[in-house]
Amino acid sequence: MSDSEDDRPLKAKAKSKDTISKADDAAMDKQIPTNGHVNPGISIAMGPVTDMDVDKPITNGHTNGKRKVSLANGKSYKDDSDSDDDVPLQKKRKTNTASSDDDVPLKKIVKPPKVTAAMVGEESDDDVPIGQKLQQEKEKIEKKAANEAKALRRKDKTNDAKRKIKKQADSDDDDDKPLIKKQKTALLNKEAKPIKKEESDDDVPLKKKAPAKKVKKEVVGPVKKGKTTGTVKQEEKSADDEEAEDEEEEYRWWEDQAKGDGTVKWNTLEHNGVVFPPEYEPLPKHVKMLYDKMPVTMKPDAEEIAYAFGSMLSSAHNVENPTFRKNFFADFKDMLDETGHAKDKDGNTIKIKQLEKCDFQPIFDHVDAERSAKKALPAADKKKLKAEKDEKEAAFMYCMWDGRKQKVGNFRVEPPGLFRGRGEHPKTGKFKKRVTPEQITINIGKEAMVPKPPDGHSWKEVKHDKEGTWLAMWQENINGAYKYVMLAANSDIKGKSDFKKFEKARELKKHIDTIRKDYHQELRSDVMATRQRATAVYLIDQFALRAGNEKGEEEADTVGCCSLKFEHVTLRPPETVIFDFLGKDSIRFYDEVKVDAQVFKNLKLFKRAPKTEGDEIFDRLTTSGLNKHLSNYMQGLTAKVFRTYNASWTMANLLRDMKAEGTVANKVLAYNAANRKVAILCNHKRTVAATHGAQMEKMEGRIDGLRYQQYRLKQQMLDLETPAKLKKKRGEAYFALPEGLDEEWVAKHQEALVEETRDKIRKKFEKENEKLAAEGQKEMKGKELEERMEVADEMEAKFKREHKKGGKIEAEGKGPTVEKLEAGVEKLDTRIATLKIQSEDRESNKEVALGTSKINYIDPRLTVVFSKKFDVPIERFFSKTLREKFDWAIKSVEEDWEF
DNA sequence: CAAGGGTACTCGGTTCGTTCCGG
DNA sequence: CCCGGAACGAACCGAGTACCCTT
Repeated sequence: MSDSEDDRPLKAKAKSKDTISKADDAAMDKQIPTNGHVNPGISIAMGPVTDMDVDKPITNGHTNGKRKVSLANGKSYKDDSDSDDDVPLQKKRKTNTASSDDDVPLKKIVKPPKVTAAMVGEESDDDVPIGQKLQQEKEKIEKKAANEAKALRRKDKTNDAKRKIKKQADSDDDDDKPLIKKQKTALLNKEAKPIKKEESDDDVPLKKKAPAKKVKKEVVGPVKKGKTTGTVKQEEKSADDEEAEDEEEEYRWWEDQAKGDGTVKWNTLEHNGVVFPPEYEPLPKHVKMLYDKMPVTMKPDAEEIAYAFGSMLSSAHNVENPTFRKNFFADFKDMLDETGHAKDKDGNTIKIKQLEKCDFQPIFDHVDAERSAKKALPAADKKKLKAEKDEKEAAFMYCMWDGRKQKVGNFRVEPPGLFRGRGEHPKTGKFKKRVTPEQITINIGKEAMVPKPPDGHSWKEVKHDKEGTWLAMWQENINGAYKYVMLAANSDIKGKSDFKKFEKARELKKHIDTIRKDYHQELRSDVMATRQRATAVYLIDQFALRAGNEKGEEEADTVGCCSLKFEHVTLRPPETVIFDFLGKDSIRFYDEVKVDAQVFKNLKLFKRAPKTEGDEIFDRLTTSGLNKHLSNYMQGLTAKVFRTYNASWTMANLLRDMKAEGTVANKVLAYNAANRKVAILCNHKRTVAATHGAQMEKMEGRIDGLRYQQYRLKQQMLDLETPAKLKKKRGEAYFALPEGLDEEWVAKHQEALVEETRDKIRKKFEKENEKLAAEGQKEMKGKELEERMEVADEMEAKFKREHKKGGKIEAEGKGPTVEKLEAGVEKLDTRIATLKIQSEDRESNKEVALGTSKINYIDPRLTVVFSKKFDVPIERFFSKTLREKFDWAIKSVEEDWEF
């Protein structure tokens, strides 16, 4: 086991040793900071993690490392002791082998007992690691058979059976085994039919047949065009039908356990393809880019790139970015070279050599004018335009998936433009080219009519891949990334996979204790690879780090757990770790946390010289290796499942421990606070809005205004009863000017109040006049305004009077009493309190994005349960689209459901 | 495996358009 | 009742994860 550094690939400069000796370990005990630049001072209150803390809750912080979330749960699951038959084995192995691939043979031992008939209906995981081919085959067959049998037993037998036939008729038979074949033939003999035919009546899910009357079908979209609308059929549905919760029409797939665990995603699929962006319209003759102050003309293809740049001049952030400029200009010049150079007004060739000499302002002005014109359009016109667009696109919005109408998510092909990218992306500014039909692959049912490509064009390919959920696909020219047209979030298929995701996370609950126990043990392994792996799992579990795939040179320089580098982790003895790196989307991950002493030691070890900046901390670990290890515990367990699990688990605990008190608004606020904790755990950040500071000040101002009002009411009490008596009763402080306010502030505030009142009166006056004028009546005279202004004048006078009397405030209102004033003070108290909460809420939310965790990480059933238990309408938590997306959750759980 | 390309899917913040709300 | 801006929601499209297959 040689460990020479030179047999490593070039990019890895320094690597850890294969094994860790006692001496190595001991060396790590010496508490020397491995990194000089630690910013001391902030320490975090966080329970130390010990080996005993196996089901320790998530703890995490964010920015500034100031706050920490720490959740108590400490619940343990007894039921997993018998399900973790792989663990002891692992430990055994490790003790007598020093090789780093100690997990490979394991899998064989782990797998077999998994598949039982009982599980078939429940388990939804179908990804079996490689090297399991045979096993996989067998499992597949068994599952399939069981499913088949089950499906047949279902009440909607005919329908299901039919699908099966189609499925098998279409699929290449390579995994068909006797059992299935038997069924298949039987079915085929019974009622095989050409698919097209089925559309008459019997393709409709059985349930629908019951009413029998209105199973009519209709061509979607503008019939007259007749081009691309040929095949997509849909039911005729009246608008109110949509709302009328028609039990019979709905497909409750989440109750349909027999389906959804194969890899075949559909049996029939019909759709109309994609919508292309409008062709580029060359600029009007008088709008030209200037080169060296001279207007130049170029071919539309080149002009389109200039146009893209010119129309974003207002985005200084991009336009002034050197990389952006460089990339843009390179692509621009290339296109000029390709299409013929720019010409001046006399037709002379102008060679464009310097971006600095290009003046895009005329283009920008033109675009800007067009934008404003569009904005200024009368509402009616806008509506009309929108209606036209909607009609054109109607045919593309839906598809027929296994006979059910489903919404398509992104049916529009992405328009050309300048690529932005996130963070310091090396390719920012490059021109993202127009996608042609020739680049687009269509995925569609064999029997369905293939959408017609635009005239004179053809598709790259037409596939009938039932294992894919996409309808169309192309490759983008910047990163070579694949772009897919898939169904919308509220579709059955997306719902199913969402459901599967959360069920998988819930399953992790059963294994988490074992996993935690194991990694705590393996933190001490003398095999470097194992120890690194254990440490990584620890970080992923505790701090919700992402897996951290390797990335290429041509991508933004961001990392996750496995790709953390030397400089991203700073150690501050005794056991504080400071993470500071750019994660996904170049979002900064900054956190100071206390970790298990052994983890601290390990990180120190993994950072040991000769490693230095740029070297990977987990040099013996890849995401696939890590995931492979995890999948030993549970089928389909990967690093990202921990994020889902921890997020939902955190939310579950927060909601469970919540008290059902207060108003609906209070409950919503409390829910949002929990949501926020999860968002912070997942490091979901957003940039602070430019207006945030001003908004906060405004709110503070409003609060101060209310406090001043309170002060005035209290002063009025003194006007009603003997001050000395009152003061004795309430205390001097009760009547003092609120903290933070002083004479100067009061003077200003009063001035502002008066001014405000005047403003309001004036505005109202003017508006009324306008109205009168519009109606052809006589306008009011200036005198009327003056009269109205008296209110403000009086106010001003009152303030003056008070000032003269040394601040004494006379009681106002009809029949003022101390009691009435006091009631007023109390009312203000509540208003102030709510405002304060709002303000705090806003402040703590300024850089946290709640949406992502709500949409992707928090099991929606938790929210549904909360909504039911606390009697808050679900609308307060889920928007319309979210309610559609989480339809399955809303309809499937009762109050007692637990994550 | 390893390394690397290929593919398909989820996750993610920003932008843009609409609605809501206080004055 | 209207207006302006803030809040909200949907659209957009970029960036990850994960796993496959090949050499």
